[in-house]
Order: sequence, then C-alpha cells, then structure tokens
Amino acid sequence: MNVTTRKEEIIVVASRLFKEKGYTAVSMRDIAQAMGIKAASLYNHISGKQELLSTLVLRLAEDFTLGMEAVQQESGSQVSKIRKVIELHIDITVNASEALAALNNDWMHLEGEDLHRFVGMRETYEENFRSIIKKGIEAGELQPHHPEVILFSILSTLRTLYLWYQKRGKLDVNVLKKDMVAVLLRGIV
Amino acid sequence: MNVTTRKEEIIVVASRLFKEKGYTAVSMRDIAQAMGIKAASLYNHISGKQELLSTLVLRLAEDFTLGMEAVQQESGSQVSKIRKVIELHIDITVNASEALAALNNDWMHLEGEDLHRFVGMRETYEENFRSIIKKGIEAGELQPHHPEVILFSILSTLRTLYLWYQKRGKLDVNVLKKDMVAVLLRGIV
DNA sequence: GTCTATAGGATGATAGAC
DNA sequence: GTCTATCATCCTATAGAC
Repeated sequence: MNVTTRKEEIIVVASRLFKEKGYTAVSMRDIAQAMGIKAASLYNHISGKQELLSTLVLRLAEDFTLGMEAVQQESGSQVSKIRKVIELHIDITVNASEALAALNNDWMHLEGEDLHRFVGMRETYEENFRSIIKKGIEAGELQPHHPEVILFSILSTLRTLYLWYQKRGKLDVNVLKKDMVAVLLRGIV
Repeated sequence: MNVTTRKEEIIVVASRLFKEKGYTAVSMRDIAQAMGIKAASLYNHISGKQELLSTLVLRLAEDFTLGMEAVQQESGSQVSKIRKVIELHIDITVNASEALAALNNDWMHLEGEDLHRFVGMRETYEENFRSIIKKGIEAGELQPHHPEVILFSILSTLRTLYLWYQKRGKLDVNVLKKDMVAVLLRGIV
C-alpha cells in the first residue's frame, strides 16, 4: 500500500530543491519538472509555493518544540538534559536533513502568522535551552563561562549538522551521538 | 577625504540586504532603493548583480585562505594553531559580519570560474584545518575523537558566529576570544 | 552619475479542456 | 490529475537623454 500522498511527494521534492538552491531560487516550474509534471498541475495538490515552505518549516519547528518540552520535564541533571537535547537534534537531522535547510535558511520568507509563529517557537526553544545552561552553571555542573557563548557554540553546531551529515554521514548514528556529546560537553583537549 | 568609492558603497549596501533576505530574494531595485537611486544607475558602477556576489564572497574567501596560510607556517603546538584559527574567524566576523552571510548561504549562486575557485579555496581551507587536528591527535594534544567530528563542531560554530555576534555582540572582542577558545577547546563541563 | 523608457525573459498563479 | 494557454507582474540589463 502507498501511504505517500501526491502532496507529500511534492513536499519531499521541494525540500530537496530548497536545500540545494534555497527557497527563492527554486521555481514552481523547477519543482514540477523534478516530478515529471507541469507547474500548473502542482496547484491541484497545494495552494502555492508558500504552503510548501510553511509546511516544511513549521512541522520541524513543532518537532523541536515537543522534544524540548519532553527534555524539560525530565528529572535528571542539567548535563543529562543537554545530552538529551543533543540527541534530539541528531535524531531530527537523521530523519529530516533536507527540511532542516529550509528551517535554517529560508524561515525569513515565511509570511504573516506563519512567520510570527515560527519566530515565537524559536525564541521559546532558545530560552528553554538557555535556562538549562544557567541552572547547570549555578549547580556547578558546568564551567562558569558566559551562558550565551555556551548556548551559541552548542546550538550552532547542532543546527548545521544537517550540512555535514549527508557528506560525511557514513558514521553510525549512535557513534555520532557519543562523539558529539563528548566533544560538545568535554571539549577536545 | 573620502576613500569610499560609489562602487564600494553599493557593495556594502548589497551585503546588508543579502544578509537579511538572501542573494536571490534581493533585486537590483531593492539595492538601488536602499541607496536612494534607480536600478539602472547601479550599472554605471558595477557590471551586474553577479559581480556584487563574487566580490563579497571571493574577497572573504581570500582573507580566510591567507589567514590559514599564516597559521600553518607558525611553529607552535597544534592547539596554539587552533587557537589562532578561532581568533582569525572572530576577527573576520567582527570586521565583515554582513558579507559572511553571502559566503555561508549564497556561494552556490556564484557562476563559472568564480564558483570553481571558491569551492577549491574552501576545500583547501578545510583540509588544512583537518591536518592540524590530525597532527594534534597524533601528538596527544587532542582527545582521540573522530577528527571529522572535531573539525565540524569547531568550524560550524565559527562559521555561524556572524549570526549571533550582532544580536548579542555587546561582548568585548577579547573577552569573546577568550571564552570561545575555552569553550571550544576545553568544553563546558 | 543619474534618469526614463524599454527590451526580453522568468515567475507565481488561474481558467478551462480532457 | 494533468494538460495548454495565458495573465499580470517582476526581474536583470541596456540605450540614450540630460
């Protein structure tokens, strides 16, 4: 049985093209050609180009939001929560590396309420992460560096993992999680 | 005296707009409007939109290439070379944070020989960095993690620093260097 | 150095036939 | 569900006046 609708096919093809050239540089004709149909036919399945972007970005943003909420409700140490966040990013990267490009690079082309919702979700996510780091410093679990530097250095690595995972992605996911946690938490020296 | 030519003004304005919306989403009309002139007038100073992109990207790529060559010729430990590379990225970020967006996100819109040159420079840069890390592991200066994980985690943080520097950039550059080196080398735990 | 006017083509999207 | 035909608009770039 085929559980993949035509609409979902279009979204998958679009995410691949968006990753390669960016949302603005991809035309509806490009997407249609990659599917072997004409551009006009796309509009039988989707309302327009914007819907493709907002579907890709908001879906993923919700995954991150739900994942972070789950981590926040755990009872372990702050370091174990950070480890869970790292694993969350790796899991999402492995499952949706194409769509992550849109989330990272093309979110600013969202319009109206979609843009507003995304920015809100991203801010909440960062604030939750920041809170874990601050508590970790207070509890003496983390080095007393500037919390923003810690937050940024971890988050920037995790956010761009998708760029690197496909190219060098021969590593087993569990090995990757183990090494990434070690490098990000304990450094390299 | 005014050392800023009209052409340089256009490049600066374009880099700001490219950072905000991406190369493809910025029109010549946008750039002209931001300068208070008409689009056609831009062509008296530049050959076209492509020239703006290739100037921004290749200029910076050369800065990184020269900086890396200087680091490679130093005589210190591998860790001290990594520290120098981190400082190189921070210096360039502070001086050209707008243009870094084009280098990171829009290099794929370069054409012909410019694209080829950029990709070559980037590969050489990564190869040099990888070589420092491998020597560091061999010499026992660095933890024996997968070299690619170390390379990626440092480089992804440094490459996206420009996104974060402007927002939270109240930190003194020397404090930032110190904290960034500490976090990237020694971790946070 | 900037303007108006415009060429020549690409773009997102719709209407209506099959 | 896909097609052809088309619209209205936007795009980069050029020509030529001032």
